[in-house]
Formats: sequence, C-alpha cells, structure tokens
Amino acid sequence: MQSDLQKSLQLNFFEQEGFVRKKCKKCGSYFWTKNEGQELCGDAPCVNYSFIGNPAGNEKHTLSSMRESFLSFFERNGHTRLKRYPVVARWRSDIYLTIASIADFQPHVTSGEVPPPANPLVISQPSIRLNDLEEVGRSGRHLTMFEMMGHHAFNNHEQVYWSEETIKYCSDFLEELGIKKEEVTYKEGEWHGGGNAGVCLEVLVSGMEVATLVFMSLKKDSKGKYVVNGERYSEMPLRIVDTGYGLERLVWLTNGSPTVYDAIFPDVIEKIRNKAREKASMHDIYAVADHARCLAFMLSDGVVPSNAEEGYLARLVIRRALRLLSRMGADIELADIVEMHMESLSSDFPELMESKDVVREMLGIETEKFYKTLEKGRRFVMQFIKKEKGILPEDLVHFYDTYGIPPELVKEIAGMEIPENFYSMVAELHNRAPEEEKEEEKIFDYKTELMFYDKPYEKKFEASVLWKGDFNGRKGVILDRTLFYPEGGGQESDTGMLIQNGKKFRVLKAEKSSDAVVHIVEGDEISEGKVEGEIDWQKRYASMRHHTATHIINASARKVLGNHIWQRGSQLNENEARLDVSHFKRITPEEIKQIEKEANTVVMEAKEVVKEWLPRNEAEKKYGMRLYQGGAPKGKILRIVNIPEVDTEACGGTHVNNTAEIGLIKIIGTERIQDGVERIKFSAGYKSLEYVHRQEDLLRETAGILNVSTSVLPKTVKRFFEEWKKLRKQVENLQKSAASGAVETFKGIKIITQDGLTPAAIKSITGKGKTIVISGNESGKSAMITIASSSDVNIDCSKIASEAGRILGGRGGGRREVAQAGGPLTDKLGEAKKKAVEEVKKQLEKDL
RNA sequence: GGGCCGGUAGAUCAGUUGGAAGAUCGCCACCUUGGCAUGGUGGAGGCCACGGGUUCAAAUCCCGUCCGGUCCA
Repeated sequence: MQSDLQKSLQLNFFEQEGFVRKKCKKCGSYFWTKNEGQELCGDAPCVNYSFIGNPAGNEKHTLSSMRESFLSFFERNGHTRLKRYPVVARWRSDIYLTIASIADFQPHVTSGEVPPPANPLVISQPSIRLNDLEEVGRSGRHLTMFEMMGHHAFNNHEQVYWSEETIKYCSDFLEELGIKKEEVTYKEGEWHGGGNAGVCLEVLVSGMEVATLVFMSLKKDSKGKYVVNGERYSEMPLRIVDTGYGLERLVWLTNGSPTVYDAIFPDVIEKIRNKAREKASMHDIYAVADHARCLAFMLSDGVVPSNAEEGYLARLVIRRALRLLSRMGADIELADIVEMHMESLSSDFPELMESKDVVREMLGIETEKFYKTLEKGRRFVMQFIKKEKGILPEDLVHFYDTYGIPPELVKEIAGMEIPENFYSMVAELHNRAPEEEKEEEKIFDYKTELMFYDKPYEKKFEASVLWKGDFNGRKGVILDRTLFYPEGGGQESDTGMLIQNGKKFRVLKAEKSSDAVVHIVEGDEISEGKVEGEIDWQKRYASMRHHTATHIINASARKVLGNHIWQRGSQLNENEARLDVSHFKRITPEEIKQIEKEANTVVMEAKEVVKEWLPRNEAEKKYGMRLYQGGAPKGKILRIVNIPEVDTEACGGTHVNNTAEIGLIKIIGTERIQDGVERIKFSAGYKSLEYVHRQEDLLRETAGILNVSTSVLPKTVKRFFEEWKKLRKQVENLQKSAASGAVETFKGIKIITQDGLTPAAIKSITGKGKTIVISGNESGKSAMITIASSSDVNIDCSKIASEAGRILGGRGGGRREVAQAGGPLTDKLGEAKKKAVEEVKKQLEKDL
C-alpha cells in the first residue's frame, strides 16, 4: 500500500483506546489490536475461527433481532433508515444483481451527480453473489445471498463524518452486542470496485471478518497517481464512507454453531433433512437451503428464469438446487422450500409474499424443464454410446454446452470419469477476444434547447445555427433550440425540413451528441444565422401515440400477467411499436385480448398524461423502482411520464396529452425473443385501422377465391384440405392397383411405361417382381423421368437415367434400382422415354 | 449481448456421398382366449415447420422467417 494512503489509517481512535499497530507474522499485513502479544492478523487463513462452540457477545441473535439492533443503533446515532433495494440492479447497466449496499448508490450518487437519498444513512441490503457457488454448503460459511448492513456517509459540500467517527460507531455497536474492544482486530487493506477505490479496515472477531469499513476517496483515472490492484486512481471531491457488516456472520458469531447455515435458518435445514434420504450429505442440505433463500428474493423481485442475462443466473441456481435435491432423494419440492423461506422472512420483508403464486409457478415450470432436459439427455447419451462406442472428454463438454447434459449424468450412464478441468474446458469454449472499444463520439460544447418537452404539439419553430459541418460522414447542423426529437428511448427520430431564405433542407434524422442535437440534413450548404424548422407532424404524432400506447400496454400486461412484468426493451416508430417484457411462458391469445381490452379501456377513459421533472430521489420516493422500465436513465433530474392510476415511468420520449388521442390500440402479435422475454407488437391510431383493414382484405380475398362468405372460411378450408389429402391417397391407390399404361413384355420382364406415377405407386408396382417402370413427368419448365426396376431384375437404372437426362438437356442418376433424370427440354420427353426403353432392352439382352 | 444444437406419423426418434419418406410405441380392424393381460395378421395416420435459392433432382446443401433446446458474459 502506498504510504500516504497508509498513513490515513493511523486514527486517533487507536491511540486513545490503546491499540497498537502490528505486522502479521504470517501474511505480512498490518493490523491494530489491544493485545500487545498478538502476532497474527486475526484473519483467515492466518488464524482459525475460535467462536464455534464458543459464541461471542452477550446474546444469541436471530437474523431479525441482529438486523434490528444494527439499524436502530445507527438510527439512534443520527442515521436515516432506508428500505432495501431490489436484488436485481435495474438502475445499473454494469451488473445484473445487487452485490453490496453501496451498489444501491452507484453510479449516480457515488459520482456526485445525484445527492444521496439521506445523509448519513443506514440500510440492510439483501445482496447476491454467485462467484463461489461451488463452495456454498461445503465450506460452512459461503452464501449465495446475504444481507449487507451498511451505514454510509457522503462527504461533499457538507461534511458528515469520516474515518474517526466510523470506527467509533463500529466499536460502540460491537460493544452493544457484548463484544469488547479487546476482542476486535482491525486489519488495514485496500478496497476497489465500481470505478472507485480507497483504504479500508477489516473488522475481525474470533478469526472472522464481520465487517469492512471502506473510506472511498479515489476514482478511476488513467493519469491518477495512486495504483490499486493494478489500476490507476486519482482523488475525488466526494469522499464516501462505505461500510459493510455481514448480517449472517454476526448472527453466526453470536450463536457459535458449526456452520453459518445452522445459525440463520435452522428450521429450514431441519425440514429438508426430515424429507431427505438417511445418508444425504449435510453439505447438500445446506446448499439447497441457501439456494432456496436466494431464489426467494430473486424470483419475487422479478427475475424471470431465462437463458440470458440475470434470468440465466436464476436458472443456474434453480438447476443446482434441483440436482442436489434429487441426489439426496428428497421428497420435497423446491417451491416448498422457497416458500418456507418466504414465510419466515415475511415479517421483515412482507413484499416477498406478494408474488408467492407466480414464484411457485415459475419454479414448477423450471423443474419440469430441467427434468425434460435430463430425460432427453439420457436418451441422447445412450444413443451416442451405441453409435460411437465411446465418449471423449471433448464430447462431455459438447453435451453440456449444447444440450445442457450435466457431466454427472453421463458418468451415471456411461461410467466414465469427469475430467478435473471440465469447467475450464467449458470456459475455454467461450473464450473470445475482448470487445473492440467503441469509436469516440464527437463531443460538442453546444447545448440545444429541447423545445418538444414544453411544446409537444408545436410543428414549426425558429432557431439559429450554432454549428454546421461533417458529422460521421454526413452533413450535420446544430441549432440553439429544436423541436426535432432525437433518436432515443426506443423512439425514432423526427424528420422534416429546415428552411433558410426560402431554401429547403430535408432533415433525415436528429441525433443526440452530449447536450447538443445534431440534425442530419440533405441539400446545399446551410449558412450561419436564422433558420426555420418544421417537423413531419404526421410521423411525430403517430410516434407520440405509439409511445404513450407503449406505456399503457406495459401497465396492462402487468395487470393481466402479474407483477413480474418489466419492460426489457422497446422500439417504436410512426408505423408500429413493440414492447419486450419479462414473462415466463408464452402469452396466450386469450391474454392478448385481455391486455388489449385493458389498454383500450385506458384510452376510452380519456386520462390526462402528466409530464413532470423531478429530482431522482424524490421521484424514487414517490413512485418507487417501477419507474425504471426502460433501463437506467442518466442525470439527477428525471422526466416522469405519469398516467394517473395506470403507469408512471422515467421517460424522455414525446407523449400525447390525453390517452383519448391514441385511438385504437391493436396488438398485432407476440414473439418470444428469448426464454423469459416476450415481445408484444402493436399499433395505435390510424395505424391500427390500417392493420384491421389489411386483415379484412386478406379475409375477403381468401373467401373470394373459394367463393364463400368469410364466416364459413375455416370450415371450407378444412373441407378442401381434407378432400385434397383424400384425393391424393386415392390417386396413389389407383395407380398402384391398375398400371394401365403401355405394358410390354421383354425376355419375361414386364416393362411398364406410364406417365405421372407417384413414387409410392412405382414402388408398389416394382414390388411385385420381374418389372421395370418408366414414368415421365412434366412440371412447368422441366421434364423428368423415373426409371425403376424390381430387385430381381439385373439392370443399372442409374446409367439409363444418365443417358435419358442428356436428351432432356440435363443430367440424371440415382441408385441401381431406381434413378431419375430431368432437364429443361420438355418436348424431348417422348424421345427420352424411347431411349430409356431401348437402353433397358440393351441391358437385358447383355445380361442373358 | 454472444455461441452451439434442433424442428420428419399422435409420441420418441432413424434417414449414409442430394436420387422411391422409415422404425418403435400408441391408434383402428380382424384372428387367438370363457374374459383379460399377452400373442398373431392387416390397416389408417406425413404440405419432412414456413418462405426463397442452388440443382435435371432437396427431408438432405445455402439464405431468411417462425418455433423450441442449451451454454457463456
């Protein structure tokens, strides 16, 4: 550690309380202790846990009582208590899951852009980390989901507190738990994450790290003077106290049980054990109990199991739990275990129970899917063994990667050993070059006033040219203000005209570049000075309808399908809109109708669409995390589009003033773009009408062909299709029974020449023996001949086909017993058939 | 977001280098039996996902669409 950073940890607290700084004999790190004789840092692996069977503190705590002790301690000491954030980090684009309490405030608060929701604050944040998945259950201390309790202070303009106060709080809190200063060791260290870094103190009790006190004062900077973990950092104006107390670890510490699992959810473990086989491994039972708790949070916070993104992480945990459950032969469903957790957690987190039914259903579907995959895999492996006579390690990897067949299953069937480096072999497959860095965007210092927010219904405006020139190879113009909506938030850009001195410049597109809007134009050179602008109102108004309709469809889908519905993307233009939502099964036609009905009800209720600008914190407080449907918005002031009692979203798009303007919302179809994500396509206003008209035309045209009324179309089409199938069969059968064409007997062999025979008929005829069939066929631009013989006739049809094909101007070939020839010269079909008969006879003569 | 597989009879799947659409189970009818399980014989059931391309010829090769499976970040 760099010495100036190190010095910042020489706190007055240590001096006043009689702590001494020492260097660990084993690992060489520096630590603070009250015991002069202490030689080791007090952290694993230098020392072992000493609290097992010998709990620390004056009272055995539960999760609930420990959490409350922590939160109320800091509340008493001037901190504001915050509710937990979801375990899905929807406000962040760099991580899927919330991995720490500080993650709640990254990047906007830690960057200084947005003030913290309270300062200082205290929170207990459920966090999920899947890095050590393999260790969970086995190590006795690893968890996939844990609560990180943290008190945070953000020191910027106002100075809240820094390291001295932080360590005092920590020490006082531990003493309240009955852990004396003599029992605590503080180890110096560095911390980095999420683009920030700083020094930290690890708080160690009885050999376990129970908390980390981080003093975040650095930000990533390639020219910075500090180096942490190989990256350069520089000092930042915002200094952040980031503490993380492990709730589960503290509970464990005060219980002294053999594992952390026994301390935090003993009842769940007991129930699983009762249902499991006698010899089931405790490691497996612990792991299942842990995974189920993780799932309780993930699934009820709206993660839908999927083959991509955070949904895949949920599936990973589910499948691991299912595998363990089946290994221990447990007579209990995963959903039951998850529900047990939800019930016992519900007194502290009542929101978990709200999605109980959906969670059950999702787990049911996932369980079914998993066993189906296993069953398919089992059959596949058996067949593979039969065919290939052996399985190579590469095959094992391929099975897993492509079909999801776990190697254990292959081992069970084929008895082969799983290579030690199996998972690194899988990783190898997915190795790829790091992504190319994006080209740096042109950054302008100009700022364009966005007029379309205040005046969404204006069509014309006047403005001055601030800049003109080349913009990524096209002509660009920046104005001081504009009505043109630049591409963004899934909404396409406006088009229109710029007019200067009577000269017109077509605007093809508008793009945002930092604070400026660049208009991409066509035409002569524009000059400095004033311009008039006019947007293509038809296109804009249709886009506005589609955008507001998108919010309504989102809300309607949530109402019909459930609370797990979140927007996963959207695209809209003047013609149609599509909305991707998280959902765990296909949306049925019936549900589509319901969503459509809900949406159009909102339209008919003629609700006002309220648009307002709110500071981020205020908006979150007022409307909650549901705001973030379209991903993570930037900035400290958010634009809120609110359809009262229906939907509220942070959104920068253009919207109509009243839902009645939208007109008919018509859902056109759904697609499943990935497991767990459904795309709903729809249109609004005139576009819906156009769609309905197209559908009607289609029906009328179809009915016209059949000369029936549209109402009997299905019945009629069905009848025709059935009849067609029946007739086709009849033709086949007739041909089989009566080969009525020319029959000639040559050397005791029947030579049948009849055109238009179906393959099935030819087969049936040659099946009788001593027969040769030559059948011609003309279809459009080409002629074809099939030559077939029964197996007791010694001729080579392939050669004959080759000859005949040449006559038809093409080629021919096939097998000995049956061959085809064809070519474009349809008028030579007769000649080709004659040739074929001649060749047949020639071969028969030779044979005799 | 990226990669890899697949879509053939009601179900599970074969289908070789492009050259006549198959097996097993299930279904129907008949035979065997006092009846049932079973056994025997015969039969029905396929726009080979859809659209386009290459070719004399495509279930097979190429492209696109739709539907499904799976792994990774």
